[in-house]
Amino acid sequence: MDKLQAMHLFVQIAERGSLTAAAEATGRSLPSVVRILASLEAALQIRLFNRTTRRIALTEEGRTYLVQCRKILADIQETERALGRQQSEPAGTITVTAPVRFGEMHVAPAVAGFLARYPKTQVELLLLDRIVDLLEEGVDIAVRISRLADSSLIARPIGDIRQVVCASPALLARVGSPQHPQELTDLSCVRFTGISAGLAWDFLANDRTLAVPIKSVLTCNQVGASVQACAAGVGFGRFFCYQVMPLVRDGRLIIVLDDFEPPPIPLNLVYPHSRLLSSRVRAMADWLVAAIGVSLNA
Amino acid sequence: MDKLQAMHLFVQIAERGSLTAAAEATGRSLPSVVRILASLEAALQIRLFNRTTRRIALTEEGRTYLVQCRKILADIQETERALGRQQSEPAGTITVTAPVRFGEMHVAPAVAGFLARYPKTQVELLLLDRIVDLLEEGVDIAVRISRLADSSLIARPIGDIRQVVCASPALLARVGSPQHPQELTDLSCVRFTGISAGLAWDFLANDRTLAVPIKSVLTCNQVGASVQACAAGVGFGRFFCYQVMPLVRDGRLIIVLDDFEPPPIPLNLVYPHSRLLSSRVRAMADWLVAAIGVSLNA
DNA sequence: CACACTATTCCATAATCCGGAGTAATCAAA
DNA sequence: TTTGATTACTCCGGATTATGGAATAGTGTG
Repeated sequence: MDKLQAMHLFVQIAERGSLTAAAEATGRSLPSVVRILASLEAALQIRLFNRTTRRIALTEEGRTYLVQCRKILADIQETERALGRQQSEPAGTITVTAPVRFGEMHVAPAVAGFLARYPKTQVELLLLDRIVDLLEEGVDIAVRISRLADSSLIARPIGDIRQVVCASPALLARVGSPQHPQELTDLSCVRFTGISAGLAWDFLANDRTLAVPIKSVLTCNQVGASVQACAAGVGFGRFFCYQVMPLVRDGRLIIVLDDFEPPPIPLNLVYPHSRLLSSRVRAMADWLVAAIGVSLNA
Repeated sequence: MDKLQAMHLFVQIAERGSLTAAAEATGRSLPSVVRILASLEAALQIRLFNRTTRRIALTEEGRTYLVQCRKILADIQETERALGRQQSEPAGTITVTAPVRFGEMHVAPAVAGFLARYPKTQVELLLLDRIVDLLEEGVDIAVRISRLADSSLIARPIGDIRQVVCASPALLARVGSPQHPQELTDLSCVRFTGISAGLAWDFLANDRTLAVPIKSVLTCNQVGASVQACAAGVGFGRFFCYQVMPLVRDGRLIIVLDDFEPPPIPLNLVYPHSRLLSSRVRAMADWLVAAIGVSLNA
């Protein structure tokens, strides 16, 4: 028996004074009303109404139960209304994670705009260059730069990140601008371990993948330091394009071998589920898609 | 969907941290748990847990809903517990109705004993010589002296009431003691309209019903006045035996024609239903059966 | 890499619900 | 008193829904 349904029906019967009226009011058949009331009484082991075939009258227990039922039903309705309200306008804390540098450049500004738009929200921005466990650390949305393995998580593509090889103008003047990836084998390189741990860089030549072993003169796990070394002329470096774009615009770094670039790496928004997402997470996801899309193309 | 059941299950899942554990704890199958949780989330349009195939974590909405669920479930439990407590020891008001004279003699003393036994009860004793509508006037138990028509009400026989014809010793000395009902036709009679409205009294002669028309010298609707008139020698009277017993014991009235008495009229306890009777009504009914049984035979 | 564990989906079966039709009782009006 | 209307209740066949074992898929752990 659905007790809540029964309680609601009981209140209706009490208010309208007859089973028939309650049946009409709740849009169910009279036999159904009779059965539900009977089963409620059986469950409570209490007679709620004294009734003849023509009239009903609340018992004393029925009166006290009626009061309680009204209260409980109102509580439930209020609870669900609050949940709905919570849904209608984004509010509460949203935790977002992203790679450090990318987060600084694209996510943080987007989040700032979001906070201005939705004043009832707070954001916790976790900039980490490691994969976080969304569930364990209570993260709502992650920005991931990678081809994702199949997972129960939902990934929403929001852009592509080019991997570019670049070097300082001084270095290029000294060793010349390479025309083919193979030439890198003999040139000094800066290896940033954040992108690929391997000792080779992959390229695309004639639609085929080409892995070129590189001579690393500097290996570094910090992107900032790696880029700086590259700009200082230590060697060629490979980075995500956003990591070097400011220096490229300044002319302090020059992109080479762009005809051989491997397919760009997809940029994804990752969150636990697609259906029944809370409104604040959905709003944030939508906002990030729009804002990052714009700032990537800027 | 049974929402209460779902809420209870949701609390269990949250407390035990896994669907499997909740399934065990509530004694239901895992698929059932999955379905119920899913339908609850669908109904609320809220995701309560973020979950992978191996772990679950409450969402922010889930946490607030959990608090509310605990409260609501506790409220319901408390309500039903209170109802049960109300059941375990009789308490509250019981309304009893009975005929005036019979009530004075037998019901009131029984009720007094009941009140002493169950101190948490109050009794409203309605002594009326008319049929009351149990439902309309909110009466729990009625004592009825009559053969009852079929009805939805429950009747519990608790004794029989003799109908006796009696007269004062003085009158009997004057006109002689009748040996057969037919003799009454020519004798003066007092007619109390409370028992039978008709102009004849019925008797039993040779196992056959015999209706004897009477000559009424006094017709009265009050039993007390009628009995007094009878004792004063106005004429023969017919009453329920309890109405005249005290005077008979005093010798102020003498029963005649007792060999021709009609079958006694059943004395019944009447209440709305037999099943799911509230404990105080049941207790009162049981008490009245015992107490009136004793005082009738005293 | 294999195993164990967890959530989820599938599906045939079982249980339940449903409402129309019929019954019984009561009240009001003729 | 009788008739008719109204109301609560019960029965029953058909339709819907719930159920749990088995299979599936994803995820940590040793």
